[in-house]
Amino acid sequence: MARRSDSLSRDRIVAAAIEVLDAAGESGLTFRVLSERLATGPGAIYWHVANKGELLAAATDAVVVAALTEEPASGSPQDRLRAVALGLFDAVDEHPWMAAQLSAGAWQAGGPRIVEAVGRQVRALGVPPRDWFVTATVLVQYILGAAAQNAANARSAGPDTSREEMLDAMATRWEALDPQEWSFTRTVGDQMRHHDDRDQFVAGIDIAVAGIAALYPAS
Amino acid sequence: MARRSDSLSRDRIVAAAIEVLDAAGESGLTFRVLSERLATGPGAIYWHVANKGELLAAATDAVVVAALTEEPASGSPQDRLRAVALGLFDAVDEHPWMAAQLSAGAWQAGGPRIVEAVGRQVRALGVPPRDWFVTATVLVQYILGAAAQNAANARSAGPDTSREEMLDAMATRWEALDPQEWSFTRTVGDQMRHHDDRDQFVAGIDIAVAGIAALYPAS
DNA sequence: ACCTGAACACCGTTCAAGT
DNA sequence: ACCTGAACACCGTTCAAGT
Repeated sequence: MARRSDSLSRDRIVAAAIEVLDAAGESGLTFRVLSERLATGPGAIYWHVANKGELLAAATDAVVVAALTEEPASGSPQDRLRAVALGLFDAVDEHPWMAAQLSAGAWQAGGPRIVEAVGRQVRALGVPPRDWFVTATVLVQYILGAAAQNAANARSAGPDTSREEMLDAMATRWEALDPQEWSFTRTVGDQMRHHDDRDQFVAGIDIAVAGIAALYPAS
Repeated sequence: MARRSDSLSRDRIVAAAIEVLDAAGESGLTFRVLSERLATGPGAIYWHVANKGELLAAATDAVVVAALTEEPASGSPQDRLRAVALGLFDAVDEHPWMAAQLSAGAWQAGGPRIVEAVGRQVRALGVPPRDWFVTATVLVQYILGAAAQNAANARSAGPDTSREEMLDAMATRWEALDPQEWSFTRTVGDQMRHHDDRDQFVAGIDIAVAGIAALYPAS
């Protein structure tokens, strides 16, 4: 018996949730809004999904799967690590509501998938097996943490002020700080004003790769 | 005119909020609960604090300030960087509700303070001035991201199951994954089972420090 | 098995009114 | 200037009742 194509299913609910989240953010995802879009009552959703947390986790997982399957299998381990990392970075940038889910850690939501994709490059990089877990986890924590923070920054600008205006305002504030108490922050205001988020993110990957190469020579 | 010591003030509100957050988590912090503890009405709080978001940011900032002032000023830059990082890590571990705030990024809540504390060590490490901002920001993103994910993990165990039980259950699940699709994750299950969170966190700092040393020799 | 939709027990926030 | 507390417009979630 083929199911009516417009009947409810977990997948349809998750897909609709992603659309609502992209359009209105996490606070905009409501069981009432969602059930209206799906032409049902709020209670119907609970037959397929346990609660809002599970729905958010499922939505995150779906986006992570999509981001990781785009990954190309060519190039050096370094290049592929960068590609995996940037794929996740861009996914979080496009779906900022994922940030809160992903900072819930590597063993939730899309966690294991990310560990697998990153870990394969760690292995290819020549890290000795006994340090696979730590190394992969450190990279995953950096990737997810940086992506989450970046998405939050982008969102905090709001639709009214541009990224440039926000950065400029903040840089100006940093530059006006007391030179004694803020001797470092004060001097990097201008670098913040002109930085590129993606370049900054990749710089972190490159530091990690350099560190891994230094800690595990030979190869 | 000295104010009555039991009158409301922003500081008293923030202090009470931290107590409630520590005891009941973010979802336990309610304007009703908070006003009851402060012996007022919910509306009174709004005279001192704009909204719940501002209250959470203020609470986070207060904890960050406390965590950073404990920092000792002795030792090598590497040691001091580790000390700053661990101070923040432990603070987030004790106050897990901070995680969500901190993954909102380095330029919110306690952000600049953290940039300052970390940046000073970056400077002392001999990183050339033109790369101060990127390097410090990468470290801050790792520190906050890793701390947030760790706190979320610790919390996800719940009061019923112990950390060990949770790790063991998850490791067993990883080890049972399909060897083709999960060739990496599968093999690190046992390392996950026996890892130490703090050591794992410090390993990330050490990778970054090694990377910085490799990228900027001389000194 | 799956869906309906009213109802419950909450929330954050506002605001007229008080002192 | 600061506080009160009722009221508003929501939420997530449940559950008897339907098909």
